[in-house]
Amino acid sequence: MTEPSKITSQNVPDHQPAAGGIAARARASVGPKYLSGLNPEQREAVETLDGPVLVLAGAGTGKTRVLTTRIAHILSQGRARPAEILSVTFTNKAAREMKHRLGQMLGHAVEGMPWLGTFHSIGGRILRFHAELAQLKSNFTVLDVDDQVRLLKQLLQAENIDDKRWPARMLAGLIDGWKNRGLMPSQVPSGEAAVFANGKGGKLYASYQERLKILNAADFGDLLLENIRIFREHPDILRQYQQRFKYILVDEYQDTNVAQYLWLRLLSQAPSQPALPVAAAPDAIDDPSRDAALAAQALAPAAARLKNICCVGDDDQSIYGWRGAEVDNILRFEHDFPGAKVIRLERNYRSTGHILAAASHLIAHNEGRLGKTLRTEDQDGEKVTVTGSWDSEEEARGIGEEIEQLQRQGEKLNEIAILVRASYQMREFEDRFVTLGLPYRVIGGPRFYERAEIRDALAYLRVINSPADDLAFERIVNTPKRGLGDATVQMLHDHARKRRIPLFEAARAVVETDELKPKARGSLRDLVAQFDRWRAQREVTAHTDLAQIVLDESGYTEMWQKDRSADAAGRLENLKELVRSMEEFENLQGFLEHISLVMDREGGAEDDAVSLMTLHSAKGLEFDNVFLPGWEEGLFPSQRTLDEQGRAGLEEERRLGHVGLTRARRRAKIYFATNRRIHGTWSTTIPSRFLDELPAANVEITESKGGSAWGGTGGYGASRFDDMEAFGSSYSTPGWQRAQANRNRGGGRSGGGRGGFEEEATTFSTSSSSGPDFGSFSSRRRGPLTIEGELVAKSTGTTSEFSLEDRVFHQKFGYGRVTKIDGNKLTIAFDKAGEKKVVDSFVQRA
DNA sequence: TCGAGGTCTCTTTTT
DNA sequence: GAGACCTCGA
Repeated sequence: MTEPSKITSQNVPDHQPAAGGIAARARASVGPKYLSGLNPEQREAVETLDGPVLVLAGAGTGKTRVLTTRIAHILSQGRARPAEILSVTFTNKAAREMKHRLGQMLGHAVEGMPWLGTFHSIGGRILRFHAELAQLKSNFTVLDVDDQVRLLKQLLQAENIDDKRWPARMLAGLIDGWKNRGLMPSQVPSGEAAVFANGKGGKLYASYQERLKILNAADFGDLLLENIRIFREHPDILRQYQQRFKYILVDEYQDTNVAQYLWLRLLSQAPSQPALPVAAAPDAIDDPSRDAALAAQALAPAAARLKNICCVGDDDQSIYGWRGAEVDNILRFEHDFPGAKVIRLERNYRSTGHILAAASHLIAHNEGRLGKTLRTEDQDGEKVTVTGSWDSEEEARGIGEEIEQLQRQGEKLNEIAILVRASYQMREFEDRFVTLGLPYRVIGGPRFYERAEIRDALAYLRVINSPADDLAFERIVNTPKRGLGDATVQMLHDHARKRRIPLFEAARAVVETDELKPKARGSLRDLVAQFDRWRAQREVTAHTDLAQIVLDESGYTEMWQKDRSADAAGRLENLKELVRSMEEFENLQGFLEHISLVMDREGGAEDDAVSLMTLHSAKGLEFDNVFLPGWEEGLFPSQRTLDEQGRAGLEEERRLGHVGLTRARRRAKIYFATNRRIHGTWSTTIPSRFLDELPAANVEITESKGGSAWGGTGGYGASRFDDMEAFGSSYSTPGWQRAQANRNRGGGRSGGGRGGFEEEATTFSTSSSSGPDFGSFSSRRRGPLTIEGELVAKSTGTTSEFSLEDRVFHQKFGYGRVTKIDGNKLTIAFDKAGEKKVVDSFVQRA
């Protein structure tokens, strides 16, 4: 961690050449080694060092390379020292990648890039230096969503608000949204504040902020919002940072929200400016639009001198609108930063011709774009494939087989990725891969520190570090069980509130009284004594040892050792990993500061394994082979996005598809299933409209390879596409056309009022009572099954046609005997393959 | 106070 | 189908 004093220290290097001097230009024209290999646009983006620059970098055009080379260029030209460059990314992954590449380019110089990180980690860092200006101590805790929700729940209870009707999670979302837009409680438009709990929303936001201060805690949004407040209220501090950061680089600019925009905007003004007039924000803004919000934020006039800010982004890859990102920020860059130079990178170095054409064609359906035309000099390669499957299980099976085939052809599993829209899609693949023995890793997923055992362990450490952290104390006061239940905690709360002290101090006081039953009193006293001891030990014990001691002495480790459940061993392993990971930090404080912001799960990258992740977390990655399952209406594009965001949501979904396709270097394989299990029940789905938007010339329809389980040659997949030779602007099977017709008629039928497709997926879903009997179903098995609802029902509620002990045959597992029936799911003891659970439609009577 | 067992809801994406 | 939440009996 850099010391606070370093912020103002300005040890300017003594060899700083004049900006743009002849010598510098001469050097540049010959070009240092790191510039070689850049194309002209990239080179321009690297070498245009003065003034605002917007680099519109399409997928695979060398965005990260430009950013890192630009930093290298600034450093080697002596324009700034490493600590004078502010370089922000959105994800830790991106920050790490940049550090890594810089390290390769520059050797040891990365050590000194203290201001390369995510918006939140840098905001958090700045906030720690000035914590007292936000009524916090520098060891404040960063709350995650879980803590946030628990805290809000308490507030709702205190206000006697029914948290069934007004869920804490919803309020958390609202507050987060306000913070993303840079709004303090007093600035929330009154109309918006009123939507929650009959007008209490604004008040709750205010009291939530108050509680945070008392708890010595900040949430993610605060990390930037408090920065902005401090910058506004203390122009001298702002000026320090403006002076310090000679160059600002922003990655993924299209994903910035209003708060991030304001933050950047403040920092990017030239330091010589006299202190900005700090306009008092009005108490309420009635128009929630961006312009009004920004106007009320009293931005410096557009003519303010701006310094060297370089934003890199791609409007076609803006996929975080739901999180408050404003594509508008990038669309308006030239307006916001007058005199900005805009450089387009359109030469794609990643994908083959067909893939790029498919992606470009798809994204061309969006209206709000700056417009770029990606081109490649690569060969056309293989066409993008579209494969229909009967259901999501067949889809997983088919993909599994294709992967095995690729593996046989010598493809590395590391070069294979499956990108899903929603994380619940992953399970089916995991199940399949476990069956196949195919190594895979899930990227993203629940973060390491979000696991219960990690959060528990952290809670112990948080209480040691920050005794006012009531949320942490509450979490572990009865974990492991100490006989301190709700009643005791409630009592502590009353005490704490009355005397305005933290829960921990309340506990200390209460054990001196006889308000508690002897048993509870005894264990609470022990707990308080333990924490006192651990805090004392902290001074003399290494933090990793301390953590181990705490886990052991508290009985937490023992709790899991005694646990007989299957995942207990894994949890103990995670705890060990946690202690190990602490070694990277100097002390407990430093560890806790970073854990919530910087720690994400890595590991296993050396092993050859298939990557499984959401489309969102795939951004910035690339693979030779990309599988894109689940291209169905409702799932992708997501119904919820459509409902909530309408047309803008649809465009964002389309961008997500564009992101997915452009991850692929050589093969992109799209899938859709006709039936998908959602919440445990089967629903019928129709293919995604995005499939229609792919250019016929670059796409090939293939047959599902997993369809063999249907018996008969060719299986279902072949028949599905029998009539599809002419793949054009629409499919030609009767079912597809019917679906299209259904989609198009009845606009305005639903409350959403946007087109008629909103209810499509549910319209087709089959209730258990209307399911066909399997006799008629199997008789149709070879016919051209369509996607009409009445033909495809296969719901869990249907009683199976099989009986216990029936002898059955399964295409893949061979012969077996039914041992258990649960709806349409059979447990079958196969003669060769052992016991498996299968859906009854996949087996036949032997 | 605790655990078992039942009911209910919810499922997008993440710093 | 899982996980959160609630109720009830010990």
